[in-house]
Amino acid sequence: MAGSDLFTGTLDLLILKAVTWGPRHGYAIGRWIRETTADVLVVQEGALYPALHRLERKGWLSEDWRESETGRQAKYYTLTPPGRAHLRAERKRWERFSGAVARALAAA
Amino acid sequence: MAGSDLFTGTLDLLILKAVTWGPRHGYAIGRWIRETTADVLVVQEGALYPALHRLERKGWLSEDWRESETGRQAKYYTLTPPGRAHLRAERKRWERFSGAVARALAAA
DNA sequence: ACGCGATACTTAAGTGAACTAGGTATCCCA
DNA sequence: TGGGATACCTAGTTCACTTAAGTATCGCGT
Repeated sequence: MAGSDLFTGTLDLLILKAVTWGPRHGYAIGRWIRETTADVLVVQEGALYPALHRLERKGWLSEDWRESETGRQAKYYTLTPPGRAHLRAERKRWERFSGAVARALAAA
Repeated sequence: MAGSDLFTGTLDLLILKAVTWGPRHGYAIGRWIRETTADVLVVQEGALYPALHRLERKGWLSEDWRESETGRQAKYYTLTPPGRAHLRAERKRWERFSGAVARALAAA
């Protein structure tokens, strides 16, 4: 992740979420994460692109080259059906986990 | 962490929190984490003990051998003043981070 | 009397995600 | 002309965590 970076394992979740409403290219995914979290989460390119390749290898994303909004070639990633199922599972995992941490921190 | 394990980097936070109200030995810290999170977070010993040594080396915990509740020798860890400051910072970091992830997941 | 599970701690070896830090290329704007 | 945004890539490193093994004591059930 980045800056004062954070908590390995959440990047996959964020990437899959970024792509739930339709294909996006890598650079736009990184921008989306930064923007929707108001700069709290800034993904380094050296983390982002390898993660995209990893998710593609696992069958959760599929790739194809298209023309971007700016008229350049860009590699678009689409969420596959297994990817969507995986997102649901990861999301549940995150909720269980963050809930547990919250309870621990709140403990008298 | 463990089981369906999770999210590297939160262990330090949980350990420091476990020790805010007074010294505890490693085994009890592990048990506290498991119990306060209702088995959601189960720390492997191979993660727990190295983490304790790490936190001690950084000056956030101090060690001393005492007799445990069961009458055995156990290494007790005490939160140092810098450790307390670090806990506050880590906690803030966690709250910023988990809040950001929550916003991203909630995004329309 | 014997073994098993809980208590209590240790560490070597391996995995893998993320960070660091470079690189390529195009486009627009000052 | 040069910098900043767009768009991608990867080799090398770091370091937390997992796996898996070990040591030792104690209480309990059978």
